[in-house]
Amino acid sequence: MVEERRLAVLRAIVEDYVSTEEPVGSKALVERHGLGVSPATVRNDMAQLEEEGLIHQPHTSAGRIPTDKGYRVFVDRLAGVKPMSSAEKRAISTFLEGAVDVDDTVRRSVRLLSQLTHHVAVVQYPILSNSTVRHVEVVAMTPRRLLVVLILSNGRVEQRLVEVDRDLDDDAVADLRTQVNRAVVGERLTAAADGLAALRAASGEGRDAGPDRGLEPGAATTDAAGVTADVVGVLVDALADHAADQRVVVAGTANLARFGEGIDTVLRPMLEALEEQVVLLKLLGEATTGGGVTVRIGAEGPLEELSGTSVVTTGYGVGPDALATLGIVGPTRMDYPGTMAAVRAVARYMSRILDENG
Amino acid sequence: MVEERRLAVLRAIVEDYVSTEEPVGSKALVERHGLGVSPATVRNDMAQLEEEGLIHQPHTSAGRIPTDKGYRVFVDRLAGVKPMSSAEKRAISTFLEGAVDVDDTVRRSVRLLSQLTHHVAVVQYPILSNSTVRHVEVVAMTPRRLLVVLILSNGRVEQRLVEVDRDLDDDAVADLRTQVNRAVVGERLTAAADGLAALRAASGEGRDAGPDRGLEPGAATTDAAGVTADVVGVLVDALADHAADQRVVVAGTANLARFGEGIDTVLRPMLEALEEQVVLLKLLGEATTGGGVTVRIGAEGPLEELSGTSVVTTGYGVGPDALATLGIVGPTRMDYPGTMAAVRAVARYMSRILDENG
DNA sequence: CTTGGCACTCGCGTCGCGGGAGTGCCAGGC
DNA sequence: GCCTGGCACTCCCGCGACGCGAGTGCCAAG
Repeated sequence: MVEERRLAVLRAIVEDYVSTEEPVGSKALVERHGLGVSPATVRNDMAQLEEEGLIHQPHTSAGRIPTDKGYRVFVDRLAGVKPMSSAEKRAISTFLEGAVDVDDTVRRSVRLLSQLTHHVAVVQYPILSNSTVRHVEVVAMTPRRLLVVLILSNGRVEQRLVEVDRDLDDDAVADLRTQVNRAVVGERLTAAADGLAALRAASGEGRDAGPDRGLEPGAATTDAAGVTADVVGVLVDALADHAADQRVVVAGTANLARFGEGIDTVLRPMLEALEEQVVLLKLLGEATTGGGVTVRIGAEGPLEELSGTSVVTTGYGVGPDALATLGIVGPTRMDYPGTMAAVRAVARYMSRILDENG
Repeated sequence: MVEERRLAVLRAIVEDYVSTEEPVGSKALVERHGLGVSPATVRNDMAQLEEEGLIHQPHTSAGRIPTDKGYRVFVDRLAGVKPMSSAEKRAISTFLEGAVDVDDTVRRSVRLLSQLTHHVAVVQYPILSNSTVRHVEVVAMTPRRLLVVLILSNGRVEQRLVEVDRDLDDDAVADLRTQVNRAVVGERLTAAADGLAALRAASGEGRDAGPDRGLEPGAATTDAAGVTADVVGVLVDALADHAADQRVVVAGTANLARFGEGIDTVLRPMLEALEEQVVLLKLLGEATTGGGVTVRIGAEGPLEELSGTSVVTTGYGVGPDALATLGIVGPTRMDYPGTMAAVRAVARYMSRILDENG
């Protein structure tokens, strides 16, 4: 009973603080929200909430502000996910439908997400481990420089440049192309890597692709088999890279200006962090399986150095094992229900689009 | 004689203001720089410079600050391009050498440039109109969905997805591949586009690739020729896109925090502007031919709304007509000689790398 | 357990007041 | 004619005082 009201008070504090950005006092609370009690009562509840560590006052005789723990309780127990309006849904849908390829889909999503939430949006490229190899194209740029292009069933293309230590004529290149394609076309990425390993073992006997390749004068390094081994090695790398694609795209950094905090305390380190792929990947963390939205508040997240920030993420992708992560970074003082809804919605639509086009 | 000293005073003011970020007074000037005259004399010169509109004082009894016009004179008449140390040169060289492909080169360059200058770096993708078509690969993703991959001599790869209104078997795809390759391989981009147009005219008679293609039920739309026309149309688009590649990459936005100005007056609009490709392209402006570095100060630039910013750009690329632009955006109060040197150096090394690998 | 009352605390904006940096001008010297 | 030292003046900026107002905690009564 009384416990119930205390939570209602917490919810009211969070909601008010999020919208006004100012510490909220007992009087304002009872006026704005229809709790049928007096300010004095609310003050008692507040004292209690403060003892529990859910709210805190910046200084005596100021209003209250939710603590990280307070936000945690709010998110876990008090906040539903605000459903999106059908107009919003339509807007998301049509905007994402317009994408012409995977790159475009990612770009549009990240942009959309930042605009919907007014936070910094982060989208990891979809991990597509269950896609298959369509085709491998080998093109001689110069007699000793090969461009290897890997075409996957999901429409993605990986390219690598390979230096070889022997001049190759057109026939040799064509032969190589045939061999490699025979080994990998139609296979999933992991299986393709295995097929390549076999091919390499068969052809590149005794020839390891060490860092000093091309420098040894021995006869074994100048045969076609050595070249095959080189190309295969590069392909294996490309496959591995692709299977765990770690590219991340960011948008909406301008929203950082809304943080309120000082330039040097938050904005600058934040901007710096957002330019580091590694940091971004940490930020996104593990992809959550199954529709759930992960919320990490303040120090819970991987950005301890940047207190005052929350991260809202969710997984997306086709199928259970083809999962990547997207989400937003914002101040702990954010509209959690709305933000979570937007993140989930974009993830869903994106999954759908990828499913249709993949 | 006296004119000479006045310019020396201007130079001193610019240099001091750039390093201290504070209005510079007559006394500090004579102390820091070895002009052999008294503060009073310098004051007279300052009054003169102010009449000419080259410097100005924020308020009575404050030191002087260069105006945009003052910076202009400084850049045009007083500033040499500070040569880079050989250590710096080596660092640039080795850093860029490590790039594995064009994408990587661009990414590294933009990052490097922002770190060297401590400003926001902007690099346009190299325009490669004189590169040739190596190969076109056509792969059926599903019977009605073709992935067209365009491989160019410079190592870039463009991909497009084409929906066709007829199921294609492997033979049909192979045939299409052969045709298209015969038409374009070895050609420069513009010539390739012509070759494709001819092919399209020959095969796709009476069939225009309007927005409603695929909806018309007529017989002409279901033959292989129609498909050819579709594929060719997409290829022409891709070629055109590629010839005038308008992708732009940005790095170092964290340096905006060093602007000093307020968050809402400068930082936020700046961040917003930097997320718009269109704005970025305007920012880079026309590529300057022949080694010169362009400096646009304050309102001279295309960003009138953002006063207080200067843009330093230069062209780069292989040959005279294969030119793209890179540069930096920073406060008008910047180290022009050093910045110009860095921009020029990165452009040169980048051109070299592209030349070697292209 | 709730409520009204009341004294208390403390942040914040305003105001006024030097201190100091820098200027413009002038008269004298080279 | 140009440079220089001196001098009065202007104006920004930092600092402390002050009062207001919002908000609290506590208490006694309902």
